[in-house]
Amino acid sequence: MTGVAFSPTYRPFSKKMASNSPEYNFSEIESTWQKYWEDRKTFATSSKTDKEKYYVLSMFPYPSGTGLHIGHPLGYTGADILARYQRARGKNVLHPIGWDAFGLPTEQYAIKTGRHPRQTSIERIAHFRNQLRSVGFSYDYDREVDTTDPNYYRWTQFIFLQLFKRGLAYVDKRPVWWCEELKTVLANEEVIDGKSERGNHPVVRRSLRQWVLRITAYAERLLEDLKDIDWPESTKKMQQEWIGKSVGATARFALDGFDETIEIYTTRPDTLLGATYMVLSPEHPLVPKITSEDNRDAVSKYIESAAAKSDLERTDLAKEKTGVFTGSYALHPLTGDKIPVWIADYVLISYGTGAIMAVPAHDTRDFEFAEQFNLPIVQVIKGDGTESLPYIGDGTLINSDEYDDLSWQEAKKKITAKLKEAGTGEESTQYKLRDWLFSRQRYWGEPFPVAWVSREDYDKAVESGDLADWLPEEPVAYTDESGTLHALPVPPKSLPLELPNVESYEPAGTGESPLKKADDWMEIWYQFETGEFLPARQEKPEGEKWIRASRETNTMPQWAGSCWYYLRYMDPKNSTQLASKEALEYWKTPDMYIGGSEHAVLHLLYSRFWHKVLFDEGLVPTKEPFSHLFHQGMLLGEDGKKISKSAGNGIDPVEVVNQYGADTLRLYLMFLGPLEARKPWNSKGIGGVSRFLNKAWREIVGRDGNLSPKIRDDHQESEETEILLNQTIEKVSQDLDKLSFNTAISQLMILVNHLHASDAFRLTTAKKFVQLLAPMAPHISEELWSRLGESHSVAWGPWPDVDNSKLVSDDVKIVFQVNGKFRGQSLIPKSSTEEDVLALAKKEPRVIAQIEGKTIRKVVFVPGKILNIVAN
RNA sequence: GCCCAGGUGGCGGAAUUGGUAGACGCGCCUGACUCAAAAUCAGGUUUCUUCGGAAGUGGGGGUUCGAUUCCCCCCCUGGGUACCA
Repeated sequence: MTGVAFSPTYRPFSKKMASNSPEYNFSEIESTWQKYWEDRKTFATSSKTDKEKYYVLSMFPYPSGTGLHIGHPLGYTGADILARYQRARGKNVLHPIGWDAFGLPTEQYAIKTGRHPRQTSIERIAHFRNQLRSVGFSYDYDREVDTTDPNYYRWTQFIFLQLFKRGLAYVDKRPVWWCEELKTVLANEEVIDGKSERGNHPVVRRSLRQWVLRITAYAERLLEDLKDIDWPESTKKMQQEWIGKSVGATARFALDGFDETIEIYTTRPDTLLGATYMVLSPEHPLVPKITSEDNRDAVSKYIESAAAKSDLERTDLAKEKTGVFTGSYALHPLTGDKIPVWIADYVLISYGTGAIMAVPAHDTRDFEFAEQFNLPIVQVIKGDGTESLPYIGDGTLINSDEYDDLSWQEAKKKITAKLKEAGTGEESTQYKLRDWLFSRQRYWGEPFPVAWVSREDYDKAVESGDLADWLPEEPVAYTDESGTLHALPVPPKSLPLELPNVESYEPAGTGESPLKKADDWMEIWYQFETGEFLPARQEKPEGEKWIRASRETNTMPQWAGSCWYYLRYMDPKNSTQLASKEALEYWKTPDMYIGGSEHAVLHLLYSRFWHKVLFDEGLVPTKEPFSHLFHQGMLLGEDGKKISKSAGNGIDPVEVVNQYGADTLRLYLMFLGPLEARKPWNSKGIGGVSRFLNKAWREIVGRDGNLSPKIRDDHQESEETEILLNQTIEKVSQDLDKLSFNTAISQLMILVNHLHASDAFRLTTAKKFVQLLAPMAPHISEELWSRLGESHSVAWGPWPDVDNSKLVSDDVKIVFQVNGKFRGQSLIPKSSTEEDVLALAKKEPRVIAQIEGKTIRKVVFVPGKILNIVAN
């Protein structure tokens, strides 16, 4: 303990802090201490220290127009408690906050009002910051990041260039939602039941030029490295399934009467002899070629109807299988049998090879299809004999010639080997993971740091050597009606490439972003060495390195800025690197990352991908960005339903702060239940924690505003108080370590209830209690701490130690049982033997009543816990 | 359908290397203070009960001296995912 100086009366805090009011006036106390933290930069962090680091990260918010949602302070309080706890334990804590401010709602607001979204963002951020401050989070506000700040997105663009040069970024036509009425591309969340969210207009799929990131190149590592990180199992599982690795075989079936072969992928090569027909997806390139004259009409009609359906509809119609015969036959690679080739939309072009061998006896979908169209079904795997078809389980082979009686695993190997020998197949691995569609036809996002140029100009730039470190092996090119263009990276030193001002934030009406209309930014004379540019309508500047270029109309998605923000916090003002080597080496990665499980797949997978690219580039020292992850659960409305505008069951955290105080809000959010659980808000329950804080206040502050007369230094602390205090220190410490805040608070309540019932207790006991309370209810704790005679912030600890000698009493409670049922208890010395306890038990009237007239068969004795007499 | 998490009083929840089920809080009940109310304080609160006890952690079975905890089957709720070959 540091507080040696002791005075039984209240002594003004040396830094002229709160009044000596006898009342717990939370609003005065909270604003006083928030100002104190701010003025003194209590929570500012530096990496220039020998102290052990602790980096706790909360998922940064999107500063929406509606302000703080009750879900924010839930997770943020958890993280803040951890930060304050570790700080008190002497760690050098980094606890930052920032703003994920690019995004659709701000853009839509800009369209509506004509205001620049940056302006809107800055205002909303200020509003959010004030609201967060009022809850008393111990952020280092000097480290704020804002994804829409050019000094930030400069480095987002820089990372994109890393991906670009490694061949991980390319351009392709990809389908998007298009609304003819609104003349705009819509995001998935703007499309509801096939209609636009705004105006309820019909939408269609339309292919547009898009940037795509080759995340699939990292599929295996993203899967493999999940083993090394401490995340909720369910989240790991979700990522695992999203990546969706499967190991099987590809096989090529010759086509009867054609030179081409159909390549298929199967996870069950052991069932190869059960393949009785084949199915191509309607989009498969071989379809037009192999469709016979007789079937052409039916096939083209089918393709048309399949194309008209969205993915959603296709899966909605899952119950009934549809398909048509192409009129062609394939030859079975092992038997040479002729088997019919069909097309059906239950086979997806985007997975595997877009074609399958159908084994109706052992695949549910193939079975349904075969039944529908009367195709042969041949069982080749035999289970225990009771199975019915389709049979998906394991077993031994039948109807498979030389492979009969083999186990399926054995057959898998042998048949794959046979295919390989014949040159008609081989072992193969597939992933469900697709490349990441990384562009939006929007204004409010990071511009792509590229210039689209002609082949000649591209070659010129290559030859100059100016961009030698930044070019992909294969140029990124795109061809349309107007010709072929090549993507030239802008020189990194010229970043940021800032968004131009535009007159209107309305989309261009062509499916392209509003940037399309910023002519002087879009169509330019471009200096490829320096990155300078001038409007193309001006005269071409002098110099070899000036070329004609167009900018990219697409911008990056909101994910881009949130993929790496945890790195920027380490060194947020660095103007020459995304973060200094020293900062990256010192802070490494967050020790704890807290956020909602809605990000279990996308954000966390994208971040891992970028981090690995940066690791490969030698820019970060670790393979994984988030070694420890925790999801706070969803807070439900008072009615037990999801909080929503339409249900009108929202809770305004600011209102709660005004009514009860920030400490009460924090404490109550944590006391509701386990942080990870989903649980309903209860406006009556908040009175309980409010009462607790008032009770704690009254135990320390007397009615006259001085220290409570119960706090006496000449008091001999009772053994009971000593034990309970030490148990509380131990319990609270352990609970904070495992983020079990609800039980930590209940333990503090038990201690306060005990102090309340005691006649007197020592000053050190009061101080230790305040220290334990401080991470959860920091404002009242600072106030009490100062009133207890301390002259520096309680935030700096030290955290109280457990005195193990005072953790347990010499007497322990032992429970008597008869046949496993409770029949009384007694306080006995720890050293008592089984004989002593049994003798004692036999004197217990309730025990006597139960064993009377029975024979004792056995006695089970667990020292310090129970004595169980088995009798009948 | 499949995968994951969960199911304990009127409510939120506590207790799992198997050892008194219901900590702590809400709500409710009784009492004190008050003209009264609020606040505060003292006490009670799983159900049934013949007041001895008995039953009880979604349901059924099992292992055990003893099961909320371990095993098997089933039901329900929430989340994820969806024709991935």
